[in-house]
Amino acid sequence: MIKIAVAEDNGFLAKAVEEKISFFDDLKFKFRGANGNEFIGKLEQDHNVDVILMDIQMPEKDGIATTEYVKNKYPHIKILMLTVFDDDDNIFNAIQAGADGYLLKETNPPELHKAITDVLEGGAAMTPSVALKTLNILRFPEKMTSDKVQLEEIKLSKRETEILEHLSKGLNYQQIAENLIISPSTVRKHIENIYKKLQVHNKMEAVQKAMKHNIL
Amino acid sequence: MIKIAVAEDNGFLAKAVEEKISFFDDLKFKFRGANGNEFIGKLEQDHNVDVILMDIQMPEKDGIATTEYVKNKYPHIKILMLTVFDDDDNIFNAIQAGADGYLLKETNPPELHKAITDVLEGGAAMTPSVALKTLNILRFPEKMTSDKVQLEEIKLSKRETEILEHLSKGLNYQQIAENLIISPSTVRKHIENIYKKLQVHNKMEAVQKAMKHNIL
DNA sequence: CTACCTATACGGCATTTGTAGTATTTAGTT
DNA sequence: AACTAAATACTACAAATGCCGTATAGGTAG
Repeated sequence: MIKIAVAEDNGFLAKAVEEKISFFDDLKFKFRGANGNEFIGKLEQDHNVDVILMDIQMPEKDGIATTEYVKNKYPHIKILMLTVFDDDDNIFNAIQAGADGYLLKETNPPELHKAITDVLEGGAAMTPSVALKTLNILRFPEKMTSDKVQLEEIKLSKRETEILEHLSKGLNYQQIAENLIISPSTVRKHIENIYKKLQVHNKMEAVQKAMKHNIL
Repeated sequence: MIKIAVAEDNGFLAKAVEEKISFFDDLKFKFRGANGNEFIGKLEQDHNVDVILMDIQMPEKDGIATTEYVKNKYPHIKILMLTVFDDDDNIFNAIQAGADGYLLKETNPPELHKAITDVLEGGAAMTPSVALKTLNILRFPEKMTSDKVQLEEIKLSKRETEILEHLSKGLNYQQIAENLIISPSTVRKHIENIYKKLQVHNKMEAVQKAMKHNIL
């Protein structure tokens, strides 16, 4: 029987999580704290817990700080972040604090269950989109410290983004067309549209602006 | 129908992977290369592939180098490392090379299938044990023993570096010439020389390579 | 002194790129 | 059913680019 505690300020979401847990009879919900301090208080009373599902945004003491505290005092307890915030900073901080996994709230019951067993077996659990961000943090550590200023959003379609990525590699229209199995004419038209959206007039400017806006 | 290619030197393991693929009727096995170079050869012939399952240890050209090459030429193709080696260095290098996921060979068919659909949806896929190592690399970057492959030094003259920087901003020959108060012909000749030194054939590749070598 | 590198500069030519206009088909939304 | 966004594809032309050869002048490392 796997014992689970929940740290989550929103009552509705907490209930939803408890329900997900109750779907499985090898999982047992123990208690919930509505903020970091309350949660820690309850945990000190009863620390016979295997896994903690932790929200990030909470009053009093947030999920990151709470994770840090709990991991220090009860290092054997596994902590899964369960949150709606999947930006680089939160992911990075949660990992630094010692989280064993990072799931989005939309995670369905079977996936939640698998994540719980995975961490108990000594692994880590991440939803694919978070895994991707993790890899990107690893790939470009220098990008971490700086920008948060959100520039006016530029919307490129999926195809346009794909073509822009090819452009950034130095491929020409012909090669891009071959890769995507479309005609060079189409590639050119896409690029024309990309230029209009980004308000640029050549490849290099397009790639520069795209990187600045985190499209690439 | 998801088209899949396999890079794997061991015949038995390759067959095993093909069998796993054949379990699902939305997956289609296209071809296999027994080493990096052979694989690339086949891929050049038929690059209508969605996902590549890549072994790391291969003769001729290993999976890391092959991943790097393929990601540069066909950035839209997703690459999943599928290997028995899960040490920090291999994982780190595979990520740097651009891999979209990292699975152990013992991965069962349903998990392999999920990983494939995950990466096609733009996420990343990792088996829990690898995810853990990834988190640890992030947590303790200083512990990374990986002596980064020392790139052969490329020497550009002061003027050439200057021009390359202008190029990277998206300026054309005429504008660069005006900025530096020299003739466009000279700018073109400099760029020609830069291309030869960097062994590239257009602006974008030059800027890419220069950034990789910390010249920019 | 000489060989070599760097910076300067031109002409020529084939290819690629940037822009504009037009048009069809498909997928989603209202 | 009608509308819309996205992806597809073509033609045409001017401009920019990549690549070749050639040439001169200044600096420097043998």
